Amino acid sequence: MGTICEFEKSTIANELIQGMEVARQLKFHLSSSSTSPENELCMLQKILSSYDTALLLLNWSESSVVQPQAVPAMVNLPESPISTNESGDFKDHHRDVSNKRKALPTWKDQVKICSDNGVGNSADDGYSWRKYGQKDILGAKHPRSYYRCTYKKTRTCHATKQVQKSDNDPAIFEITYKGKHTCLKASNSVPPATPEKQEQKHSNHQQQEPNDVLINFRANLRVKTDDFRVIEASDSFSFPSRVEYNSQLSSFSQLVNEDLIGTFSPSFVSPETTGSSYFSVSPYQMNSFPQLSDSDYTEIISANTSTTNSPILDMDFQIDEVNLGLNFQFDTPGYF
DNA sequence: ACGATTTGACCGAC
DNA sequence: GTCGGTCAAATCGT
Repeated sequence: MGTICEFEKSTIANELIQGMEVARQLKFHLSSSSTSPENELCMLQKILSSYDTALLLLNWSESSVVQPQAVPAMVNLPESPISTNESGDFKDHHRDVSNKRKALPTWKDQVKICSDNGVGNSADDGYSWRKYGQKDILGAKHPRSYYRCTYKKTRTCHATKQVQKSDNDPAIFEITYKGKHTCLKASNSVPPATPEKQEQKHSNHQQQEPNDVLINFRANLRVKTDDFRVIEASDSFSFPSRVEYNSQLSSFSQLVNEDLIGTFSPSFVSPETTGSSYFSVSPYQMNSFPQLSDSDYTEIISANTSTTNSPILDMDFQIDEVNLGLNFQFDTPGYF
């Protein structure tokens, strides 16, 4: 507990440095007043993301060793059901269907889709989901979509999630995760040389190793100043995901959200739901969804699309960079 | 052909 | 009886 490996130290330092760098750029741009509000927001978002990621890493470092309760306000990651109303063992929840539903750990996310290039997959949680139902919910304006893990059968993974468009803000999707993924452990035990037929199809872009999930998540949080320059040129930038905590750690985010972002664009401030993590995706990406239906949006939310313009790619590269530099191994015991 | 999605039907909880 | 969640056949997409 409380131990931070060199990799994380480096990553945290990078995040803080990036935050400072972008802050400087923002200061310059503000003083020159030559940029659009979108660019200013973009920079603010980068600063936020850098600090959030750094804080997140600190948080994980403290909680990664056995005692999740030591950090009361951990981020509600898809694989971190800390807001569950149940505690402890999830292993037997698939035996009794009726009891299973009650026993499943449940936690919620709110995801804001405001993507630029139509591939706003920053909300991607790193898992592969298959839609198995959709229902109109009483009192709700939008239907609720039901997803289960693609590997429910092949790996007996009973993780499910429900995606529903928010009544208040059509750009926000409320995602309820139920059950913990067990497919990841199974995936480690499956020899890559003899993958199942189905898994072959997904192997390139869907199912991910546990480490990849973490990398993915961090990737979505990360901001690179190199990217930033490209972004300004191409105007096709996808904001990295932003995670807000309802803890003291979120003070920076809250400060910026309330004092800065709100002055630029009220729509950028999320209607926070207590206890929910909140992902935001670039508003620019919305341009490429001219006429999407509810189901289209929920599809975007649920799809695990590692397309070429995914920020994940940048992140993989960066992780590799760090990985090589520090000779870090993700399977180091105790890292997670 | 195969996997993913859609959608009406079914079932359990309340 | 109503509602939410899941199933499974039909359909769609690649």
